Amino acid sequence: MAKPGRSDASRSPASARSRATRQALVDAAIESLRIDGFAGASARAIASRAGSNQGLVFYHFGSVSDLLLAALDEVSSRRMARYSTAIETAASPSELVGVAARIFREDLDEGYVTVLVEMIAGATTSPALGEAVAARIEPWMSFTRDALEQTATGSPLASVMPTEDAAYAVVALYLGLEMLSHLDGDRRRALALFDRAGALATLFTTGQIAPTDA
Amino acid sequence: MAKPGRSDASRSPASARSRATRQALVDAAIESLRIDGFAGASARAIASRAGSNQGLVFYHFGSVSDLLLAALDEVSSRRMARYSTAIETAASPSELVGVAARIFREDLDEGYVTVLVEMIAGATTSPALGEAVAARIEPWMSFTRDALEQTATGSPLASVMPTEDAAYAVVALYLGLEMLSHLDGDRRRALALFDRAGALATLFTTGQIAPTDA
Amino acid sequence: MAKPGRSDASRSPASARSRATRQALVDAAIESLRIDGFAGASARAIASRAGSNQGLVFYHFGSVSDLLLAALDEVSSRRMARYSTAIETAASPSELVGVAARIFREDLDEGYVTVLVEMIAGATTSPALGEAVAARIEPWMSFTRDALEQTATGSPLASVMPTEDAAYAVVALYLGLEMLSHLDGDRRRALALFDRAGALATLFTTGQIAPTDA
Amino acid sequence: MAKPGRSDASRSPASARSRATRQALVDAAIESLRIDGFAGASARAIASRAGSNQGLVFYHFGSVSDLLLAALDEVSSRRMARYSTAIETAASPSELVGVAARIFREDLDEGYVTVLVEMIAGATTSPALGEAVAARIEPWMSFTRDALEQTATGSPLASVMPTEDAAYAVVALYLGLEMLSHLDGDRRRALALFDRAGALATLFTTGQIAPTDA
DNA sequence: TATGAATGAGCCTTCATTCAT
DNA sequence: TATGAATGAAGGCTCATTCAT
Repeated sequence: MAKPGRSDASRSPASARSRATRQALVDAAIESLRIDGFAGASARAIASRAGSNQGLVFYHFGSVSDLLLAALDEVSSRRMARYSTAIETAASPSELVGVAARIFREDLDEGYVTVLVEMIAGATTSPALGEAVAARIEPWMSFTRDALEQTATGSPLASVMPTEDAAYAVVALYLGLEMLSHLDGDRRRALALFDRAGALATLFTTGQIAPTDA
Repeated sequence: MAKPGRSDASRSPASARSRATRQALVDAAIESLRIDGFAGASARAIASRAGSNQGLVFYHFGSVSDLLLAALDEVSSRRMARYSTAIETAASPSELVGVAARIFREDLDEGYVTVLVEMIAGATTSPALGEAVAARIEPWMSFTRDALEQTATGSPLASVMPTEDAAYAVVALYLGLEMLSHLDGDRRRALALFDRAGALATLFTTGQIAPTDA
Repeated sequence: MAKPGRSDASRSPASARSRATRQALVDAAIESLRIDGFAGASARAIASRAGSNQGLVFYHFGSVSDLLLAALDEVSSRRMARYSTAIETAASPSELVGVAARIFREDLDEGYVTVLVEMIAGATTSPALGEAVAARIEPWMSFTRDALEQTATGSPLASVMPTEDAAYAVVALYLGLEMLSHLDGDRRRALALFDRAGALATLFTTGQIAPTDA
Repeated sequence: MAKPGRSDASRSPASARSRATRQALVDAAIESLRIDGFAGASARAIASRAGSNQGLVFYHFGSVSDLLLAALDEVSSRRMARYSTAIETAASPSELVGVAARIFREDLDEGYVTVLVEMIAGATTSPALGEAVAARIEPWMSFTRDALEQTATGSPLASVMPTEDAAYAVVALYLGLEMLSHLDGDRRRALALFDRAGALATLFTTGQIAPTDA
């Protein structure tokens, strides 16, 4: 077996090539999920896309599922880093929505959320995979809750909709919007929503609107 | 060849057995999508679940994809009928949310939305399938828009968020909530959201909340 | 079972429709052999081409093989009639070659020999079919021998090459030319050969050539 | 993917086993074509005959068609080598006929031409296969033309029948004789023809016969 | 007579995975 | 580490044939 796992720290140059292979496979897995979907992300397809041997999938990751989970990890860490820095500048809810809109556009362009969606939907195939995927979604829920808390504290909405629940809704909406956009190949409708949400956020924070008046 | 098609739905004694087989396959396809997901909904698996010969999948539907689309159609028509009657009684937004909550619970119980989600995610595999699925999602968008229009007319929110956009968001949210609930096997978080939404709807319609006051 | 076989002679009008179906299937079988080859001449393909039900293949002919043999019979009788009248006018060997050239062109155009070739090659699949096909080729051998005898009697060649053997060669050549023409989609090379053969026949009969002189 | 191809034929110890498998499959394909014909040469049948896994057909050759073409290549190269050396000794037309007779007997015994015939007839199934087969027949045409040219130069026949055309006829005759012999399981009639042809060739070259005298 | 539904075996091909090198 | 060969199961789909109506 001698699965590499966390590589021997001693001679790193020896594992330089190994790391490159791993990375190539992970990248190829992301591409496969994005383009061919979960059902099309076979060891053959991924290895071929990575330009490497099919056996390496199993040497490095043990199984196709584990490679796909590694791909999910990669996407998560890439986007988590990006989101974190992007959000730092957002002080108000409306700014937060603006940031979210920009990030969502990136996600659509790069297909990051597609990977998530495919993995979540594909996880129906096996309970074990389901658990593993669920564990990888949780950090996003926490992140979203924190982001909401950070900007929405003191808002009247917070009293009616706890950030815990709001985060759940936001993540769900994010996933759903990706699905719909991806399905009809038209991102405008989803992006337009962010504009509307931005307007709404402004209204609520500035109190410019008094619903009863209307 | 000689695909039977779905001709003369009313009386055609000759095809009584045929209709039973078709229905069994469609039902089994729904079950397969629900339980095993798109990647697990193979002709073999479906036929075995239906207790019928695998070749009948192709005799009656021509291809696995077409059977899965028929399953999607079945789910759509079943739910559309249910939704339509359920919504008739909903006059106010908060009532609408209440109806939605009840229906969503049913959808989760019966796995109807899972079928949708699996088909949407699975459609990534082939563009042709994608188009077919997209065409079957559209009616839901229209239905949702109509429902929103029917109850939200005159609401101040309508001026900021056109029903067209709101419907897109609602459908996306619905799909996303199903994904998350299904993933972690816990529907409470999603159902709790509907309670929150109900409270929010009440607030906005009655004007009991003045954001600036908080 | 109630296989029709040789139809009941009593009420012929009752079997008018039946005969039409049989004929349509036979014609479709010929087309299938011609266009899709033996391996592509399935019950489904033939019935679909005939616009009739797949089960009728078995009702009328018992098996696909038997339908194909019926197709071979049809081709044989059609061509035998044609050949017989065509040959009547041929008195000399060179005229015979001329007639053969004309007929060969027809055969290529209509694909008659393709049917023969496909059946002979396809008969490798089963010994039983092989025998049946062989029995249907024999008449052609006799016909060819008779034709050669009729025109070549007294020829010096006849002393060196008995018509029995010559007929075998002629039939073989005919089949081989069809195969090659069909394969490269170019009939000119085969047709050119008949011209050469005509010239040769003239030479031999008129004695215009004295090999030793050359 | 990773099709092995037929790279480095000389020394590649790594693929010793691979070459053995490939060869076993090719040999089995030849046998299948010979015994069961094109329609019976399925991946299953071939692999079973070779004693290897069915998947290896696709691993090594990509498709059944490509394996069958490889079988055709194998037969071609084997026979081309044999023919070439056999023909070297043939100086006169009658000697050439003698050589051809010996070789034809071998071909019948070993079933080599059956493979050709089955592939040509089977190629009707798909145009792509047809082209590939046609390309593999062409060398035989050239070879035959060269052989005729080599021995028949200066013959009076050459003036009436160019070697190009004669070669076409000879190949066609060869294929046709194989078909007929194979069909009725009797090679004597075909072999007898070669005797007749030998006698004819002698007559023409020695001028012992004067057609007009008869 | 004819239809259409059903059956079970077989088709080609790809799957995840293992193993020897 | 990596390669390529091998395995056995499963994939979608078509086959010849039978049967009930």
